[in-house]
Amino acid sequence: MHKFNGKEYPCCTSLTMGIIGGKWKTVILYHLLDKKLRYNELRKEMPTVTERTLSLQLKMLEADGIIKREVYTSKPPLKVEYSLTDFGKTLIPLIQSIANWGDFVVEKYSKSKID
Amino acid sequence: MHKFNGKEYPCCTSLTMGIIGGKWKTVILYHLLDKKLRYNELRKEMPTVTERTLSLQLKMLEADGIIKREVYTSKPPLKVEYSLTDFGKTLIPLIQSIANWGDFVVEKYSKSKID
DNA sequence: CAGTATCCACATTGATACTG
DNA sequence: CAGTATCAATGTGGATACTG
Repeated sequence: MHKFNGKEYPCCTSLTMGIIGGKWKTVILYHLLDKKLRYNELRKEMPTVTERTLSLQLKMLEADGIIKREVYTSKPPLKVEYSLTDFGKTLIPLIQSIANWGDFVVEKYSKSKID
Repeated sequence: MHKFNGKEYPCCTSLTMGIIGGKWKTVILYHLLDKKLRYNELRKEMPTVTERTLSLQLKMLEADGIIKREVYTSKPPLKVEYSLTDFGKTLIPLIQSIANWGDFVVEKYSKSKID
């Protein structure tokens, strides 16, 4: 049984999935792999996520120390940028592997199926 | 937008997570990496999962073609073994990377924290 | 042994409107 | 611009008892 940020996981794989699992977290991280992005830039990259959900997911990733939130202005309109922390950067190869396997499946299926 | 087994995913990472995401699927796959296991053997490896949930997760993995279910007896007591399909085996490096990153975090934290 | 059936609790995500 | 508030729907997982 492993512990991280107050949560307990029965397996080393559950720990990883507890941090990057869920419907949106890997998508966010995928877009932050090599660049900082603002909140609305992320929204444009992920047209089907709602504001509320994106906001919640960003907070969870921030709470786990995977991404950092930098604020550049004190009054509206605000400028906020999200990027990987050093700890978050240790996930880069994993996120890429996840993306690659997804691509591999898409490839495989686009070849074997018409639809 | 990618499609797999009737589900749509907005990103290649979501596709992967759609297949191996959730609380238990990676744990199941982790235990099936290098061997076949029976239903009750899996339960012993995962003491905190309920019968119903394990059963549902196994069905989903089977439906996605990741694992196969082999039945060896026709009458109770049944003997059923679960193992990776050839398609499922393409996930082996990914599952190992997920486990490794989890281990890395456990290591990191056991060194920096007392509890 | 290997599950299913039933019922339920909680977590996650969404839609929409609104704010500093 | 970068969110939050509110309400609701859906999904995911759990407890327990039962079955072929």
